[in-house]
Amino acid sequence: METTLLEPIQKKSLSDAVFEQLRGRIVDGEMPPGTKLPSERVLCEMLQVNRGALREALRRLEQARLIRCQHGGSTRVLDYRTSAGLDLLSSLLFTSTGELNIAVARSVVEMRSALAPDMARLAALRGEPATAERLDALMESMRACEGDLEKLQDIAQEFWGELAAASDNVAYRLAYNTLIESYRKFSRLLTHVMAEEYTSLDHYADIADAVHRGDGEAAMQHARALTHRGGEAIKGMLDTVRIEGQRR
Amino acid sequence: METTLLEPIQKKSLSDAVFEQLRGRIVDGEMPPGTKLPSERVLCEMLQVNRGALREALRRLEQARLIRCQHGGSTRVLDYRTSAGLDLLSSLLFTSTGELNIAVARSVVEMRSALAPDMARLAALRGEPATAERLDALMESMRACEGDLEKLQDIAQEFWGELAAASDNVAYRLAYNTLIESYRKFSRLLTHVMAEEYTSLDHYADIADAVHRGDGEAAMQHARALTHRGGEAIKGMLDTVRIEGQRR
DNA sequence: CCAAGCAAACTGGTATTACCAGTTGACCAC
DNA sequence: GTGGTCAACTGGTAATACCAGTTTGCTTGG
Repeated sequence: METTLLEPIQKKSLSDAVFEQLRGRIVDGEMPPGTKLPSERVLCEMLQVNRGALREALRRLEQARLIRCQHGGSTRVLDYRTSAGLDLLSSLLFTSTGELNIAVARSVVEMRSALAPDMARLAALRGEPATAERLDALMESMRACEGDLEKLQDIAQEFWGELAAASDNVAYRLAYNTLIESYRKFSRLLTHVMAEEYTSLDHYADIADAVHRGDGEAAMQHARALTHRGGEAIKGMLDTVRIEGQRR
Repeated sequence: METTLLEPIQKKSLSDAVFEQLRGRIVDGEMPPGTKLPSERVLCEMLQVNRGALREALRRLEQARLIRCQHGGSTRVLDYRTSAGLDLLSSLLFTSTGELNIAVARSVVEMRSALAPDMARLAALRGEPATAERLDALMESMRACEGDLEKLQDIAQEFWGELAAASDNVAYRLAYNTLIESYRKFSRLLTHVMAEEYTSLDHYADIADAVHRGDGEAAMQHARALTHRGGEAIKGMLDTVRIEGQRR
């Protein structure tokens, strides 16, 4: 058993802190869409930071389409549900109290289930021989894990990353990056829930084989079967939480 | 026929201009991953802007994960293919010369084809009665278009937006926002190419009907049939471009 | 010789101040 | 009502100084 490695401490700049605080207030609904933010000078006073740091944060909020600034006018909060992009996803995963938002986690898994089959299909159709080789190498690593679930998880993620890269579809690659960022935040919490998926080595092998043969349909079918498992597991968990919630 | 409406002139701030220029250099490959950016003081000099404006742009680039800044150290360019999120997609659609990048457009359409069926499925399973009502209203509007392709396009987008909202899946909603932002940029250029999709009113009606009945599988099947058409059209166009490219 | 240590000379981060440039709304002619 | 003007907001730009890490390379003690 490995010892817990020391983790580098995360140092956040002032603008990071301001950005995160404001983003939190917005997505938590404390500042509903249409709310006018106080003027920059006033915000500086309230947050006890200089205007430069505040403005850097505001620019980032604007880019994330959480707010809209208007020269001379006022800064307003937007409705992130209809304006923000997928990159916001990972910041919705945990509530302000630090608890995992299962509904968001379910969203991530569902989206993965929708994308993965087509990623596998395109990888089979467009992938180069080197792709299949790398998938084989990953398969070998997975077989060598011998039940080490966390290690399996990591390699499985690499496996999907390889498929995303081979799909020759920028949208899939970028979406993969965003999804994985979210996925990593909670996958460790659900390692045992999703275990059935990670240990289905045959399915991974089937996908790799289909990529070898350039058989898009087969790759898609096997990917669908694989992600379906994780999806069902999350679904079951959500139902459990829902029932517990009703009991209160 | 409507007259061309006056469009509000777009005014970009300094930091916008700096952000766009640097982003362009990075995604165009002029500054490959690992490149060290000049120091902030030097960049100010080169771009002829004050440091505050420059830093606002750098913060945005950092949030988009195109660069990484390190206090005391240097600022480096990252590989956007493996680090950026889906929000970058729309900025990849057009080359620096202003031409549409067909491969990126194809990616957008492919991803839509992968997501739409599941969005429709979940909307049917989780949507409320009001959802179906709104879809019906949109159907009526579409029937009233009488061959006005651009109008049909707009309503079709609303139709999908309604499904995304009803799917009760934040990831889908956010991804929809991002995809639509890209889609809008080129859909007008391809109105005639995708015409077959927009004019398939029966398929839209089938989806709306399936949502009424709460029949997820049917909604998925019809959505698949619908987006398949647009996908094939783009695919055909890409092949055309490819052949033309070979002729040179 | 070499490695530990130290001190400039970088780098990005924070702070302050002033002023420029749009927006808003009240008020006032016409 | 229409248009104009002005004062008081708002955000945008600018210049400057200094704080805080990192890198570099020379110095120094072994």
